[in-house]
Amino acid sequence: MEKRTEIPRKSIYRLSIYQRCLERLKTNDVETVSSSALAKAAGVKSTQLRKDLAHFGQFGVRGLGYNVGALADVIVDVLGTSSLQAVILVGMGNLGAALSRYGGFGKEGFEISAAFEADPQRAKTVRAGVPVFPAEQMSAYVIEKQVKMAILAVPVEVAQSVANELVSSGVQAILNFSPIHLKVPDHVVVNSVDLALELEHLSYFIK
Amino acid sequence: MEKRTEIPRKSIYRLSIYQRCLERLKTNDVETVSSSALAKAAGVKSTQLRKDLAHFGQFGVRGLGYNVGALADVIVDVLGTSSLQAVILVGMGNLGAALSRYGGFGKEGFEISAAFEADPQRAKTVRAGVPVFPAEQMSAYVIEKQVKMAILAVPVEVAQSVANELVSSGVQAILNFSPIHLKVPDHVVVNSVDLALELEHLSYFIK
DNA sequence: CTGTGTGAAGGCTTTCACAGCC
DNA sequence: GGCTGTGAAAGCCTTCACACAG
Repeated sequence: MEKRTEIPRKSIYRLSIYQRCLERLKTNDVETVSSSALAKAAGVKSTQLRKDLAHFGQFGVRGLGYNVGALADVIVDVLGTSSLQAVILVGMGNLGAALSRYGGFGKEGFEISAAFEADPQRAKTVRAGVPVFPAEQMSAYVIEKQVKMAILAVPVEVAQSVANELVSSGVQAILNFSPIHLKVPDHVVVNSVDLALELEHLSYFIK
Repeated sequence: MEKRTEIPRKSIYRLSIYQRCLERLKTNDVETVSSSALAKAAGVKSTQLRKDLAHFGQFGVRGLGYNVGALADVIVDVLGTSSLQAVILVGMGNLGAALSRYGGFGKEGFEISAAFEADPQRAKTVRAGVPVFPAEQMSAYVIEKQVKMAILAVPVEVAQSVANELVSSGVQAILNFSPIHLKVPDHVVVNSVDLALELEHLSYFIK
């Protein structure tokens, strides 16, 4: 599957959203959907949805709409989410522990294969089916299992150094929950989720 | 404080990031910072930082840079985060429980004053200093305390209906953790954090 | 007549280049 | 010399308008 056709990052984001909506339609046994209906469910304009899809082909039937199953398959293929991706979780504090139990990942085709924790008290247990190992073993595990994705839920003070360790072990994508801008090489992608920041952002809009 | 000067949403986001970085500089007793240094810490270009600040005035000294404390004060004022905002948390499942314990909010000036939960088993307790009430009392609480912000961490099936209830009780901003596009009136702002979506997005970039 | 696909237009952000001030 | 502030240019993304297909 070729993904070098430079689809804009924002479109990629929306593709995931469309996929989510299509999945819901599928379980409701809906076979066909128009761009406007799907767009409304996803919270975007119909023209935008069509433009997004246009980046990698034509799938609709004029006058009718899109076949739900077929479109979902194409999007899955483009996103590369067809194969189950192994992900490790680093940091088993509040957030980390909650994420290990969070069912939403598995539903979307991700499996947290292992977790790592620096505090020896919290390591060496199994939480919600996820084995927790001491932090020292992280690098070896990543190399051995060729892990490509990591969820980083460690305290902000150590976030950068842990990220460095992950990157040098071969991790290519990091979902970062620390309130800091991680510096990584160009070939590594970081996605930051800063919970406090989101709240702060909202408060601006309150009258 | 006037916030009608239409600062773009993206700038607002970055302002929060700058503020975070300034706070760190302050604790390190740094008094002055250049736009390029601050920009690097925040992960943006220096020109962008200056453009962002230009939306609401001039604060730098040419040839020198910005006074850390003064700039932080101005940003806090613009963002409206100077006063402690009361926030309620709805849903005490995995994620909700973790959020109630998450210290990052308090540090940034938000206080979760109460949590609400539909399952009577989980309600009627106190978790990490946050009182948990049954879901039926939510609306009354919001109205009485004039709560303006809510964190929504309920199952996706009920997210929209709970959001409706919050909105009709007077909530103006919602931080939504359900993987769904919430439909709300124009005067309400929603910020969605979709954890599985972020992971999915990352997987696209893995070679 | 309904609904897709798409060139062109429009709008928004970012970046550049440089003037102005310390 | 160093660094801010900003008009102008460039780039990117969204929206419009409409041709085209079933």
